[in-house]
Amino acid sequence: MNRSERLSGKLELRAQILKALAHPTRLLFVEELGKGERCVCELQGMVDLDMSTVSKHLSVLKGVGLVTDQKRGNQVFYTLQTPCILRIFDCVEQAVRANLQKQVEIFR
Amino acid sequence: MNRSERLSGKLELRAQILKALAHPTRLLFVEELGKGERCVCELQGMVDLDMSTVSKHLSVLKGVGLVTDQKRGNQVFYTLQTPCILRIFDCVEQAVRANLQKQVEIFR
DNA sequence: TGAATACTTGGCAATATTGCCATGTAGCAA
DNA sequence: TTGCTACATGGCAATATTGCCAAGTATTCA
Repeated sequence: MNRSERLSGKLELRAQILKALAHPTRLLFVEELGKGERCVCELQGMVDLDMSTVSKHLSVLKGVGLVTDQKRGNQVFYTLQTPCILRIFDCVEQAVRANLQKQVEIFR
Repeated sequence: MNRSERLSGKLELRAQILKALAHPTRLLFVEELGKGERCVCELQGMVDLDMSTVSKHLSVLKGVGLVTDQKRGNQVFYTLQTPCILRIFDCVEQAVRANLQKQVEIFR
């Protein structure tokens, strides 16, 4: 049983989900989608990025099943599929604060 | 206010934490450290990686404050600083299952 | 001392990620 | 039809990540 075999499965899948979340722009989109479905143009309006880049970020989230898309007219609306993801941020915030506290201690 | 300014701060910090977690090996280590402190050699015994690679993965976790290290004798013990991180996995698992369900539907 | 163990760090190559531009597709409106 | 809007995709360059090897430090033990 080699490394890739041992790491395949549960941990690989978890890492994929976390990697999909691990970008500021995608975190912003997930947070916004937590308030309700949004079209790509609405999400693009929140950032200073090319439409193609926004589209690719959304395809990353869609690729791991965190969001789904639905075309209505000539717009595409994205919906958050696992809203519990938003609760992750509570602990992440705690980690962030612990991190900042550590920095303070280092430079004291 | 450009993109980097708007994205700096909260979202950048959150993304850093999630990025530190977004690797199968580091997820394995975090899960193991959830059971208690472990020395580097114990963690290395769980994977098929060079000691230097294991050390670098741990330094990534340490860099964002998720773990701390303590030297005792000639061993270094790592401790999980934010055990609530383990609860993240509940929702990630839910996302994984939703993801797999989606795959099943696609290939049906 | 000297050697062995436990770990870290620097450097490098292979690979993955990110963002832009150019281009393509689908729906709507004239 | 033609043109316009809203997105998606391919390709590419810049950058980041990953893992190995080699070399370094610190501690223990003989």
